[in-house]
Amino acid sequence: MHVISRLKSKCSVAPLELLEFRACLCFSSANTFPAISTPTTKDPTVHPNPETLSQLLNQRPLLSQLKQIHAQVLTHPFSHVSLTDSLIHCYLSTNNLTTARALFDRYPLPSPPTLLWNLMIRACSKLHNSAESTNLFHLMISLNHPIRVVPDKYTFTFLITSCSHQLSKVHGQIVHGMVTRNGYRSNLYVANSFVNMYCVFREMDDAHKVFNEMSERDVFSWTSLICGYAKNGEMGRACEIFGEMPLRNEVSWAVMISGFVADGRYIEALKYFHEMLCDDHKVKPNEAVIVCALSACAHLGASDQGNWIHAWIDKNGILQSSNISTALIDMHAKCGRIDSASRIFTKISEPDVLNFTSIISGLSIHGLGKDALCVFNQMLAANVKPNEVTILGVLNGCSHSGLVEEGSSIFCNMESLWEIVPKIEHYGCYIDLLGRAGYLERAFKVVKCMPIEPDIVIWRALLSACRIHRDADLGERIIVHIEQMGGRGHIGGEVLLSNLHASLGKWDRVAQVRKLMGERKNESTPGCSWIEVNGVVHEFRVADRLHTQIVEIRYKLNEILKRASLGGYVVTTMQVSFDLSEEEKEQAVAWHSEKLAIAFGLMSTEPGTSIRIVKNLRTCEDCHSALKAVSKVYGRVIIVRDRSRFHTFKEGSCSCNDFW
DNA sequence: GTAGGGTTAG
Repeated sequence: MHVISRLKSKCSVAPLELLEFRACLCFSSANTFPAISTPTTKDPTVHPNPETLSQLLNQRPLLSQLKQIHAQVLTHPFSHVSLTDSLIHCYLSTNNLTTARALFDRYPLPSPPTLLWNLMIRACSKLHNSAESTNLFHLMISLNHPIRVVPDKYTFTFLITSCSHQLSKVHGQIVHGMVTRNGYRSNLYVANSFVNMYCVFREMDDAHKVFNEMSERDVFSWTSLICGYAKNGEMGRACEIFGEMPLRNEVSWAVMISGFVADGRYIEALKYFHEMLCDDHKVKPNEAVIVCALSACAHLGASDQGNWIHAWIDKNGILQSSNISTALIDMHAKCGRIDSASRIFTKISEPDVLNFTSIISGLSIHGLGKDALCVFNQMLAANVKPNEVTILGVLNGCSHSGLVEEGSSIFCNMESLWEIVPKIEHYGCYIDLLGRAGYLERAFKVVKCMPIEPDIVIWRALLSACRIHRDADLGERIIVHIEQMGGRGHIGGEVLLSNLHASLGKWDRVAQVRKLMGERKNESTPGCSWIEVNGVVHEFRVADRLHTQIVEIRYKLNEILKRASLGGYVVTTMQVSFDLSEEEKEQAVAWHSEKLAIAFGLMSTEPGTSIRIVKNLRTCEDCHSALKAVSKVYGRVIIVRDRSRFHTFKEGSCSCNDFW
């Protein structure tokens, strides 16, 4: 009601606003925007006419210029309703919602036209988790004196989008009812907005229903629906619809490729990227597509393909924007080429927070904590404010390099120095830092005092430290805490618990936990390794039977393990949690995905060349010791990137010094 | 006017 009353009151100009805009314009006949005069040339008696001001406003002025025009409008004696419309338009297009809203609220009687209401509703719809646009809509339809403003198809398009951003199902349903009654339902834009809204709400049946009922569809309708399925984890469905759609544009491809990346299906993401390049319709990959493709290479450690995309970017003259250079740094670092990553970074004249973060995280996973700290300090010196990911990256670096004091100082001061409130991830990192360095009790104390309730990840970091430093007593105390979590100890905790019981030979407890896991229908992430040979990425899963050469690979693996045992490798079965005989347990670890990948690597590469493998989980103790022996017996350098960091196996030892 | 983006502890 407050706004309505303000709308009904006479428009007045606040004197403060007059004071605010002191500058004036020097008018030229040129088409370009007029230069600003100096205060000495200012002549208050000369006023530009409303037509000139209107023309200037139509030239999409920058904010500083806009303020000057606004000042001129305010000093004028003439009525300036049409200029107010233009001013609101310009303020909205320069993202100055507050000023636009102030002008809108003081709009002269009887009311702003529908167009302006629409613009305001659209601007407010971009604010996430804000009900401002629905409030405005409510005001709009409440007005009936002296004039009634009627919403149109544009109003509903923006309003529906706003419901998606607000995640307000209730409002969405009400609007759907209104639209059905007033007939705008058949409008393409309105219907597209509904498809998208139901996708955002994960109501795929409703989204598909609206889609099916549309008499006319365009690339937006199809892409929105595909995006809905992709975000809902239904990539199979997304693929089917993508196959059926009559015309695809770069966004349709981006939705598919990013969907595969989000789903961990990196090989398919790259397959689609190459299909896109071969597509007859000549849709060019845009920044989103390139970033996603590079991310897929980074996840897979697909060095050749990553290099190929990098060369393609250069060849096609694609500007290395901040996002692309960030993705390139990440890709090179994760493919094991930290030098290339650093070279890209040093070429950036003014690196932003994303560029800094990717190089810092890259150095950290390579175990180069001191370098990561050094770049972090450079970043601070350049007045680039770190974000929460930057802090995670640098803490991770400190953790893997044993830089306890440096890491502690960053963790303890992150809130006061950079206004970053530590999240559970930061606590996880800090506890890992302390635990890894052997400060177990100190780490335990942090867990007990932290303001966020510790989750299973935190306990697992502590337990991992107990394993490294062989502290069984603390381990037992931690298990008590995990057990107290009950159902909140999600799947990761249950796997861990089951592994622990298994290592203590408590098979009845293992069975209990496993049964619980089965009942909840939770599945732990399956172990998966990738190896790229001649530009082709081969994927291996635990106890894989999918690879075409699997029989040969298994035969080779048996031979490798036998030779490795001559080189000092002894099977460690501690982490196998099933109630199996020792022989069966040996078989279970023998089929871990990284072992299959190394067997394939030794089969298909020249003697003496190095082998690169990427694994989605952390390497188990058995695989780690097997790879050390293999590197010695076969005289190969084996580089494994696991979930935590890079391991370079050479002549029987590993660059992580068995701390991972 | 309506659809799309990565870097992240263990």
